Amino acid sequence: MAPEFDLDLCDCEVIHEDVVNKVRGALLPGEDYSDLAQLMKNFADGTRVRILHALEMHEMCVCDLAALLGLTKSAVSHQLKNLRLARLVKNRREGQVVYYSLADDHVKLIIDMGLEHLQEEK
Amino acid sequence: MAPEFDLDLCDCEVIHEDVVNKVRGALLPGEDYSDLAQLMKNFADGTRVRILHALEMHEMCVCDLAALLGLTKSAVSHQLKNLRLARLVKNRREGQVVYYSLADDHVKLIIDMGLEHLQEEK
DNA sequence: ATCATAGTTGAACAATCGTTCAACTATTCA
DNA sequence: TGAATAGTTGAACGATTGTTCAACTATGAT
Repeated sequence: MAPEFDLDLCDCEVIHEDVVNKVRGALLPGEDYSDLAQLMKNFADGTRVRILHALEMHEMCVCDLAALLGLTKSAVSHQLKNLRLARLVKNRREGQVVYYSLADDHVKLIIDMGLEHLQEEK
Repeated sequence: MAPEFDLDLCDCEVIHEDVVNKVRGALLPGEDYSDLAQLMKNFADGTRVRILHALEMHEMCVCDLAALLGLTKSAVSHQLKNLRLARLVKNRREGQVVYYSLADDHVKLIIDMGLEHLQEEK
């Protein structure tokens, strides 16, 4: 039986065929990793993490966030749109004011896990 | 007392001053958010997440990963360098072969948290 | 209706990033 | 010593991305 690997691109031989076969069977569909990476991009920007960490403490409107973080309304709004599309934040309108808050507690858990990892580096 | 906000950039008034002041006092130093974002960038790319998820199952060398994921040795090596600098993976050399494995279990926890979030979207 | 303010949006620009390519180092074997 | 293979590295290219700017919508007040 022919090997199932993409040897076209890989300019080397498989060294541990048993391990590779085993792992290959346990990998998720490629689309899952794209989705995961797309989700994680939301935590991969200083502005967005600040917004998320701020919303962890209290719901806020766009103006509050802009003033708090020293950004323009536009910049905040653009980032909130990304976060909303990833279902990381939700919003409710009250007159002219749109209040944003975290959509669920995965946000806090992921951020805390990251901060923990950073603190372990003496 | 003058307001402590960066009103230069923000083209609006603070709407909820009490909330903003409270949150402002609880925010981390700006550098912490940069570091966190820098760390999270490692999970924000399809190739790197596939590498990390594969290493979750078994340690592997560069050739194994390249063959498994259909990438060149160079591409894998570049990404492993990023992951190593972020202390997400560690390596050990055995002759010509360099074996990579996860540095700690934060990687698995963060990835699982992300996958959980994605599955909640029916 | 008119105005002021909160918020959104699309285009554009600069900066960042992933891959490729070619050249390089390191280790083993003959 | 010299060939073969595993792995690393820096430059360069194309693609992605965050912010700005200007124009826009939405709501409330006069």
